[in-house]
Amino acid sequence: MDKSPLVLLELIERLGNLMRAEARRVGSDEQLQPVHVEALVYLSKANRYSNTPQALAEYVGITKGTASQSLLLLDRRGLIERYEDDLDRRVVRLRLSQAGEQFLYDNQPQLAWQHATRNISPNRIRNAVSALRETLSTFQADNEGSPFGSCASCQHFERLSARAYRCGLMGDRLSAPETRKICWLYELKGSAAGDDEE
Amino acid sequence: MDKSPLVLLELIERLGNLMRAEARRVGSDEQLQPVHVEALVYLSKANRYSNTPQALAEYVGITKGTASQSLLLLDRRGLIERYEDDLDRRVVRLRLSQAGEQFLYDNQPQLAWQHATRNISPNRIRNAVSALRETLSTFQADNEGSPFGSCASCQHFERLSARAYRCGLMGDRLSAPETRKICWLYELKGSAAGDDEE
DNA sequence: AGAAATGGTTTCGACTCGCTACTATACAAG
DNA sequence: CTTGTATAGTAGCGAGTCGAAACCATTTCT
Repeated sequence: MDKSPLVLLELIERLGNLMRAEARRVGSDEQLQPVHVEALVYLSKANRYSNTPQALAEYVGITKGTASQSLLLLDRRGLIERYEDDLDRRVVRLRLSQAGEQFLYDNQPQLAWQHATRNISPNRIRNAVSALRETLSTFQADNEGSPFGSCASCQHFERLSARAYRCGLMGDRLSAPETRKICWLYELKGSAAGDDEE
Repeated sequence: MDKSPLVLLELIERLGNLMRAEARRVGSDEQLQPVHVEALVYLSKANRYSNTPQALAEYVGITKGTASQSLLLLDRRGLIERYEDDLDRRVVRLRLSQAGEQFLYDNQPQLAWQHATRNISPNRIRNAVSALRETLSTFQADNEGSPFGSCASCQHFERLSARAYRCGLMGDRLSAPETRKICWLYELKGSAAGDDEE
């Protein structure tokens, strides 16, 4: 019997712990909790559909109530800005403020980690990435977890021309950089559409 | 330029978040926080040198003050037992109680995850494991993080005979199963011993 | 228009977590 | 044997997390 899967999980857990500890360290100057740092990082990577409290909450795995609190704090600290959605006046949209961008730029939470992979060949990294990606998507399929992916492998993604893209679900044109951001509405290509209209 | 390292980190972070969320879910029946579950899991895997509040705190990345609190709670709930060390009466040793063992057995925090790797070939998993292991050890080397490994690759490990082992640092005989547990005193084979005696 | 759903905020209570004492034991030097 | 000094752990404080439930405001369904 092979114990590798267990070892893999242990490693991921351990690395995750250390990343969390790193986030704690990075945030301690500014009196920020790990979750706050994660939230800032998320906002820097979220596309236009996904910059809401709700999406953030799902991504980092907290309830919307807690998310609301954390966002309040980040707002007080001037690291994020909130603005109303034009179409739906219930939804609040979020973006990093100048200070928020600066904070991420100064601290580069991911730099130390990127550095830690320097001895590993690009090829091995790509292999690891694909294995982890598959693990993630299997787990999500099992648990109906919210997907959170980017356009590349999304069912709703449409390529209009050489460099014109479109989200079939929302109907918007998308810029090339935007297609690489994190999206909440992501649906893995190939999964059944199910019930649309009656 | 290759973005794979960043993607790898993102995946690890995401998986780590989900594991944490899973720990939260598992613990919610018993009113346990994720950290509590992690602590129980750690104790189930720690060897005889590593079942102390101190080691636990370092492993999960909290301070000893916080660890003390959490252990108090786990003790009140009857999930762990504390006992004195014979040699050094300052140190408190920890072990899972019957109820604690049962809790882990009932909930199997890792089962869902093990399941999530079912579609990945053992070979790819092993490759991913080795890449992550290397990332971890590079990161630890950079940051002087506490090591936490098992005997297999530890500097102090000695093989007396076919199935008799010994820890050179502590001088104890070790059983075969014990050599696979997590140890706090772990030192990667090959790193300089430095200053021992004068 | 009324009912149900949805996105966010608020409040509450138990707990985390870093920090700063503080206690008790161990160990080293005089 | 006493007097440090280091080490393992605990206790208390204050800000914040977090889930749960109640609550608004707005949208959507009928």
